[in-house]
Amino acid sequence: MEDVAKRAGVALGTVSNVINQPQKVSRATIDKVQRAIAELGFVPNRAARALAAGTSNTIGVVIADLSNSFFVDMARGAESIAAESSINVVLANADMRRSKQAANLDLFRQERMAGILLAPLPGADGSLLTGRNRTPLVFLNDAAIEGACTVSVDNEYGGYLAASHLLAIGRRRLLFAGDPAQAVPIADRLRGVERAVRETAGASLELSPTPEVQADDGRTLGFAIAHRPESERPDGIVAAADLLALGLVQILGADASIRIPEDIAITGYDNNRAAWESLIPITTIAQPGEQIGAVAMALLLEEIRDPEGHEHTHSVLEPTLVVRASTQRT
Amino acid sequence: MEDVAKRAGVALGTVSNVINQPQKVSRATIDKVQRAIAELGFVPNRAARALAAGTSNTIGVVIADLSNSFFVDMARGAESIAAESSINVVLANADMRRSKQAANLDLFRQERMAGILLAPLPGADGSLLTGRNRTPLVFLNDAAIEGACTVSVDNEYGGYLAASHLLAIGRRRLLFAGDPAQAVPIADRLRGVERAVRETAGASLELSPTPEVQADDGRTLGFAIAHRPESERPDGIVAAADLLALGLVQILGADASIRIPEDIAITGYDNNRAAWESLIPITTIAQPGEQIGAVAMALLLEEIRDPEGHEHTHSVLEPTLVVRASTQRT
DNA sequence: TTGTATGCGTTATCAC
DNA sequence: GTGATAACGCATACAA
Repeated sequence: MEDVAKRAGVALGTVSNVINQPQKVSRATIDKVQRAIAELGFVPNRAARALAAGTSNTIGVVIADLSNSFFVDMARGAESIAAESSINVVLANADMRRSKQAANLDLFRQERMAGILLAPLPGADGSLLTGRNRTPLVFLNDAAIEGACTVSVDNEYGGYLAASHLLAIGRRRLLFAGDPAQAVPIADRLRGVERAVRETAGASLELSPTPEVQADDGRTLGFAIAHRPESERPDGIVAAADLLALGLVQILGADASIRIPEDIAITGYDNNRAAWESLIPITTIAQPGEQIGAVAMALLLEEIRDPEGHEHTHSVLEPTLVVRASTQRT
Repeated sequence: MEDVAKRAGVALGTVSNVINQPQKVSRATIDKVQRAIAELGFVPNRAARALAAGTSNTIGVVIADLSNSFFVDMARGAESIAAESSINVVLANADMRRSKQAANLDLFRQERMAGILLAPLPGADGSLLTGRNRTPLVFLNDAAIEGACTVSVDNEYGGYLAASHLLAIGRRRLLFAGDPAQAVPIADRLRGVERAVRETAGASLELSPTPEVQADDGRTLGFAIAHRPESERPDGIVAAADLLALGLVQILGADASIRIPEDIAITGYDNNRAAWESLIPITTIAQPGEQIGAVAMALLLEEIRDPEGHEHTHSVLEPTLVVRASTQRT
């Protein structure tokens, strides 16, 4: 920067002003300085800036698993809000490993990021808000944390939405596919399903735990259901995840004696690609991934701007129902 | 850090040594200092370190599109190599936008990253190696760049692999699904297919350009093929991408007069989830995503360690064939 | 509006 | 092995 100043024939502080507060500098000087910057191929040093200013203007996002497009959506939503304030966003992938999650948090704190967004691994707690370094931090997709803002989705309501849809199209013998003991969100979804069933006279619910929520588990369950006598089959299935639903649809849809959705209607969860790329597109519950990121970034920016007056908020967003051919003939 | 020094009753420089070169400090002092660090909850300031040392020890990865798991694989491979040298990795998503790609590159250069890995948008050229700031940069998944290391995959060979496999199982009337004019990698794959066909007596090749390479395009083409008289159908199809193959399999597999793979064998490309979650799992060409990232990171580290002696390398990796039910009955 | 001086937290180079 | 001290490149008063 000193070279630029010399080259432009101005003082060092003036160059700094041209970059950060152009309105306080005359047109002519701005031009001179910018020409010098271009000629010298000058690249400002953010490390120095962060040091001098005490804080950087970039925000770090730590993601539990980048292979999961749900998290990528959150990152995108966060970026779009940050961009409005011309704040930069960098990502770090914990890759489902607790140690990497901790390392990435450390890294961002050491870099003196303006703030951190964390989509944590399952089982996160307040201990992640550790140490004397109080970099503002907002949790994504996790509700049970005190001492920080959180943004999450209402899984109970999602389950309720799915079941209500099936009930609304006349289904009464529902089946929930997925193991509530496997993950908290699945248990929440089941609770929502149960609530919807309770509210409807004559409706029943069967629980079919599956080892995982992959397509293979869906296929296995699909075969089991197809082999039942027709009278004992459910007429509506809420799958805890889209892949599970995909497996079910693949098997049940291929069975000559079963029509989807007339005989069995099926809903998934997550609005994965798998849901709409299926031969029979699958009705699903869409999680507002981008919205989570956007809301979280908004909260974070608020906290950054007013660290004292800031009050921690626990924001819970609602998922939405996306109706497709697996429940409704178009 | 000054506080830590005072608290531990040592000089500031000693604290720095404890952190960076423990071997130059006595056991007793190390213990004292580390206790002070813990008690004060001290978090080192990387901005200051980068400023003083002139370079950071983190590497930035700019990714064209994080929604594409291929790129995520590259990032994972890069991280695994970097971790061996305890070098940090942060990501930035260009989200398919040229402006964001440029902004992210700027950001990393301004942060004085030790190096940059770039998985560029289509149409990248040497202009991305701009300016006076020579942060080492390696291109991922792009071969046609001078003045930097590149790591890419041999798409021609991938096409050759796919077609050779079909020819090896006795297919002679091949069809290539995908538009070579849409993207360079697709054109490369087609070239490989053509080469394999040329090498085999009695083999013919038909080209069916599709608007995109999505599942929908595959379904459309699938219907068209199903409607042909049986004698005019291909007996082997090389799809330019897995989703395209998925759509083809969905339609052709559902046609009562067509058996997969007996009548028509189908290969995809990329080894997407879609390929193995299909009802009929799809034979595909797997791109070595993690390997690309790993090789690129290794090249980058080499360039960082010896900027002078470094010679730019253009590394071309080979994809592999993954045989599944869409070409071979198990 | 422009120029000058000080400090940000570390590293690195010296003496001790 | 340890302790002072000068950069590092920039922001930010403050003075001109």
